[in-house]
Amino acid sequence: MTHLPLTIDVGYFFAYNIDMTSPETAVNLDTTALVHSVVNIDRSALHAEVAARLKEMIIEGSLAPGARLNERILCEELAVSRTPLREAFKMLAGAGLVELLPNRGAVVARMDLADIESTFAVIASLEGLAGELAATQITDAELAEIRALQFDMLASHARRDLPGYFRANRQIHARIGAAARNPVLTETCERLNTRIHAARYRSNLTIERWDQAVTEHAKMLTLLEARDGAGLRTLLETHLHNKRATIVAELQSRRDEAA
Amino acid sequence: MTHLPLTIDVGYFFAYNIDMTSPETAVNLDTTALVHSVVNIDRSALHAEVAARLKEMIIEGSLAPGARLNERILCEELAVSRTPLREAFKMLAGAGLVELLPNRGAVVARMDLADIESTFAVIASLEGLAGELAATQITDAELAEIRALQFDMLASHARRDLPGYFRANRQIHARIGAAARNPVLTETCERLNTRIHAARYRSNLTIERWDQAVTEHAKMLTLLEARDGAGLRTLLETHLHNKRATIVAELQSRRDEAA
DNA sequence: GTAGAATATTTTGTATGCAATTTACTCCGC
DNA sequence: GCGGAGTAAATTGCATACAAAATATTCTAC
Repeated sequence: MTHLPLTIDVGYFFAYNIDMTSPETAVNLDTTALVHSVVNIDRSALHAEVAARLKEMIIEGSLAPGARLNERILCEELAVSRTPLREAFKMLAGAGLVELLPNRGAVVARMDLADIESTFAVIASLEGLAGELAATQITDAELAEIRALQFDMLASHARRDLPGYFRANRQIHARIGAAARNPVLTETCERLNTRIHAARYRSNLTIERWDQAVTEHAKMLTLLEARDGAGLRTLLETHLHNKRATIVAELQSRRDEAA
Repeated sequence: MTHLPLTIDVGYFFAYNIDMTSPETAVNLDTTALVHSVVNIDRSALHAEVAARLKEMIIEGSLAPGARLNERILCEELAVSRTPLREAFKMLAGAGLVELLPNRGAVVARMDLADIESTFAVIASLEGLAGELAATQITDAELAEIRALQFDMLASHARRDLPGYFRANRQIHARIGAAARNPVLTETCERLNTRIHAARYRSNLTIERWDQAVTEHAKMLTLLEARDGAGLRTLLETHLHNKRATIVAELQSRRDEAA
């Protein structure tokens, strides 16, 4: 029987965790009373935990796009009853990760090529905006941190360490987003990026594209240091445009292979 | 692409239920029969209908920001049991209209001044993008329809008919959005605009601002006709920026009044 | 053997019941 | 009168029960 993980990473979508400032919650997270605290935590936020777990499964890929979410099976796997599971479905539907079919349950949301392109167009615009805002507001400390992450990224690139590269890459974009000081912007970007990831479309980098991306990141840093908002916006839009092109090409070649 | 069934037309049932002004109607509305008719009408989507109705109540204002959503009371008002009601809460939480407090139920989401500003910054960017895309893709037929709506708007403006003006205004923006041919963009804009409306921040137009807005709309049409994407983008960003300034000023004056 | 109807099973949707938590209230002390 | 402990009520959260719909299966006719 599978048990839910202890960590409450409800995610950034739901306001649920915003108010989790109460001391009781913190106390319950003490690892000494492991087994007991699972029950205690679960009782007040099972639906949120289930939602977080399902989201994880969707992004990680164990629930593929289009897969039906059978209530009985998932109840058994997650060891919860149908009520919190169904509530979790609704939460994820609101986040766009799950599609609700009347009288036919829930399926993992699917995206076709057009959806991917649409999504990337929006992300590009929003990340461009984030860059523009960040350039005028970023502190020296934040800039220094991004500079450090840039070196991490260069190191991963030199070692051909793709996971490490993606990690640094993601962090750099997150830091730029944070420097934009616009939580709605951050939330919207994350929402859309999550959907892209859930759709399991990742850029399968060629060496050339990888090199190009690293060069683009170097330019980003230069523009940030120069506080050149307009320039950074353009660069980020181009950067995302290129990323989109990479993924679309990958998808089309995959489709051609299948045919 | 995933679509939330949140925009489902609630139909006659709820309206019927809400204004039971006449005694005969009240007699006919015996509870069991009511529940039964609900079941017969649409048993498969009660949670979606409840969500739609709640969304309506939130936007319309009968559920104010910060208001607690008491399950028992809402169950009685909507004549449903707690299960679909609670599922509706979760859907609205995913859409950002409702905040879930662990063990303390749900409240209508609140936005402070900073949230409003953040949201408008994102909307401005997205509407700018929509304009840019629309300018290059709009058909003559779509353009003609927008031209007609522009005249509707001018008529409402001349008559000082504010609701009519807002209606035409909203339609014009929607048409531009549609011409952008990007469903994710449309959905994201709608989501954010809904949140603004739910927060009950509407621009309380001065005559000057109203005149200015109408002028801006005239320019929009010109730029659309000229297929000037970059120009339309800039104009729309300015347009939204002005709208934001109007609302923020309104809010601050309201706050000063209160103090 | 196949198409289609009839039936059985599974699955979803909603209502209800019970436990845990939160909130309201009472009563006591000062 | 006011604040706080203790208790009662209300409210939330989850599990279960039952009804309707969808799906799978069997059976019949050809």
